[in-house]
Amino acid sequence: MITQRPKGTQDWYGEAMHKRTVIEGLARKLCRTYNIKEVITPVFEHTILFQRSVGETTDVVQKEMYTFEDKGNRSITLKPEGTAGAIRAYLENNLYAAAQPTKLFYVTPAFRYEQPQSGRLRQHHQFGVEFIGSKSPLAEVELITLITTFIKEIGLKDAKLHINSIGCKNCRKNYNEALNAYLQKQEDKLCPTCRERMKKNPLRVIDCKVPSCKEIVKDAPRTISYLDEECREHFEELKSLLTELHIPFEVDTGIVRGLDYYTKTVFEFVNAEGFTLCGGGRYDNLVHEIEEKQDIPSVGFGMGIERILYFLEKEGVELIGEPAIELYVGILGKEAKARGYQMVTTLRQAGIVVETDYMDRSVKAQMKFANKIGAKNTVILGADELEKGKATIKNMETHEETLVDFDKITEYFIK
RNA sequence: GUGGGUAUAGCGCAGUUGGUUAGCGCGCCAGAUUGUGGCUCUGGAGGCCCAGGGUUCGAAUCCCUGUAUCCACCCCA
Repeated sequence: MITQRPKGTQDWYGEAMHKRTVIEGLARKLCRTYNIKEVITPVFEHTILFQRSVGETTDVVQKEMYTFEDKGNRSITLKPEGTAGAIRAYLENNLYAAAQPTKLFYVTPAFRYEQPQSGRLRQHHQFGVEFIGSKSPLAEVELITLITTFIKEIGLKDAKLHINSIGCKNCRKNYNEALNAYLQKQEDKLCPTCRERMKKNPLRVIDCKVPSCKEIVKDAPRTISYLDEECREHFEELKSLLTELHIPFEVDTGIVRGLDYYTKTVFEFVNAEGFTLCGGGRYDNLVHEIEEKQDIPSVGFGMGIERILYFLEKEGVELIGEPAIELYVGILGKEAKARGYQMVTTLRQAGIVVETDYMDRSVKAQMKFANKIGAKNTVILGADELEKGKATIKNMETHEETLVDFDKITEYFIK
């Protein structure tokens, strides 16, 4: 038990760890070209932040949060998503005082108490971007472009962009009325939770899991039919921008998203199997929900790192491997140890990837080891070599052997 | 929350209708004329057969309970 990790968690090591650094490396590289700055916020926040932003009526807040009380009787929650913390940091540190818009990205763990299965964990990791301060659909387009580029550069294919508009507060009022009118006709067939939802947040009924509710929801009115003029225009502009930029998309009126803060645009990138690789949307009222302040229109998305890994695996995509070990320096005998290790250090300082013996193994065992770790070249340093100031470098692939002066070994590899 | 599968060596798996010393492959360690890997051969280490209870002369094997893990639905990342 003591050596067993908690359910739904994962240890990162070896190949997966390396792939993750490649993924994060690409994310950082791309963000640099978009002038998006990295931000790291705490792993936990005050519970109320998520209640206010993600929303009291969401599944995430109602049953999936890791909430506990700290020793000062504060209610603390491990972040279930990345946006709330990033926006909190934006507000707390007055980032709105700088030239706007503000573009932030993060790579963060996120925690949700759920039943684990393939591609779904209790601790997962997200690469996310928040584009804060622009009400233009170009902000959506920017994020979508970034995601498209990311997917292409990492080597994935077949992620389809699905978009929808769920309108603003204004539209929501009309929509809720229409939805409630529809639901009321069959209210007795809804589950108790949904009847409660009808009062507080009818939109949540749309993604209820109870079969009888799903049946009713199937023919329920859709948000897209209740957009006001501004929201409709916004959506139209977004669609025409995407079209002009040759970014393929599909309008999916079923996308509602599980977080309450979304307004207007919501989008998802979905692969052929219907798995969501990444999702996001506009949240023009989130700042107001967190703090009684003026609204700051913003857009964001979160992309699951484990999901990317999963898709890479499924599609058989090979990422760039770890740098090979250029040279294995075998050290033989006590007398050679310090001088041999000195050479290892010198070579490493020159930027060459070097490994050596820490086990006092025989020459044979050292060669075996060098072979196992995939060293491209080997050299053995013993009494003979130290005396002559020369050693034989062996290419492990071609078996070629070259006698090289000690002071020329670095050059041999740098050439 | 609902429903399936799995649990035996570090890893991947066998294990007949219950039968006494629990196997195979890979990996690991060592050796095959003593300072040179891969291939081959030989040897070796390594198991409370998930846990607890029950049936039986006898359980890895049958029954019950629990736990873990994987997967599906749903939702998501």
